[in-house]
Amino acid sequence: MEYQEAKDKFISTWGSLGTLWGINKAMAQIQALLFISTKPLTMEEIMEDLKISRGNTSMNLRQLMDWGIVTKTLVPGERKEFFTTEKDVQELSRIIAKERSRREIKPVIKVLEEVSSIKNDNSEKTKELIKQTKALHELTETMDVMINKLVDQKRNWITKSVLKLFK
Amino acid sequence: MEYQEAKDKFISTWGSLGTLWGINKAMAQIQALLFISTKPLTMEEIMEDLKISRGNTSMNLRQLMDWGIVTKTLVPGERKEFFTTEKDVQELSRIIAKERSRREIKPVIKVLEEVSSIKNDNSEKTKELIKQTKALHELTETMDVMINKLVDQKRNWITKSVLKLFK
DNA sequence: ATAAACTTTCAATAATTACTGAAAGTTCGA
DNA sequence: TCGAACTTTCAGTAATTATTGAAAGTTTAT
Repeated sequence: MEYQEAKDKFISTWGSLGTLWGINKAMAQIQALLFISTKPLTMEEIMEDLKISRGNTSMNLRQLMDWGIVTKTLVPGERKEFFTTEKDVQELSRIIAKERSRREIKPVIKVLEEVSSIKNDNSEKTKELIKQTKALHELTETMDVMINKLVDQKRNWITKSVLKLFK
Repeated sequence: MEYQEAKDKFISTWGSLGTLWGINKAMAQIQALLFISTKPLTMEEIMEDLKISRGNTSMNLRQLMDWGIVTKTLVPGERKEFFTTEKDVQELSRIIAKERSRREIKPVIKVLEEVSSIKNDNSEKTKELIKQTKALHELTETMDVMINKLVDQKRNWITKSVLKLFK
């Protein structure tokens, strides 16, 4: 496999994975492109490489910056803006985990909390609703805490965690 | 909040969460409905409660069965098929984690492996591609192993894991 | 203050994905 | 073996989501 083929394969796989994870294709592809680039890229270069429009590139770069995954870099003597992504995979996964916790898990926990604390009228169905949503609430909260603790360990958190779990 | 309101809220939240996790709304809603139901439900009851068509119900029930989350139950003396979902949240999360590993993570690992083992021609960009996809490959594999090990611990795996991590 | 160089916004449109409903298929009891 | 009761399939359609591209906005150098 040659460079170009490998690059395309990586970018498109990452792109379709993105869809599956709640971020759109273009966004994931831009991140992938920056991730394997040897230097900061301009919007022009990105749209050309991925064959996507200016508007699309602009919007998705913004989203990536909102996530904290991509940053603007100023290159001395250059008028245009350059973009880079976090290159360290562990740091990258920490940022993603944190964001997903904040954006997706936390709101669900809130709803589960509300639903599981409705007035118990002692009917079968109310009891079941309370019981099941309570269980889900506890589980979700535990997992969220776990993720956040793990992720706060910074350096080598994944390796460390694995060691702890299986020694 | 009354029963009906709580139920609707739970089902619709679960539904939109589903979208975010790569399963569709109807599928997630059917699972949610079964999850808080006090008894097995027929297709008829499901379509009526969620206001979705017969075809949609049928297809999504099938998918849920493929995931191993929902099972057909035969109720003695009844011609129709009844459906139930796994009611234990820990077991449910184990099934989901396993399936996601198999369906999503494993294929990505494979691609990363391929891409990261292209011939190194010693150009900057090839070196960068190899380096970055290798890092991603290692990370993904470690996480996948971690998830699978965790999940194989069966009983109370989540609580146990948390204890191990923070003692 | 102006204009060139660049970025953002957003209405229109395209692409994707989900849903319907009726026809075809299956199962079961008599 | 037949037909009623039920389930599945799938072409057509609806709903949702992503993308384009051109106009409006911004920044910077002179």
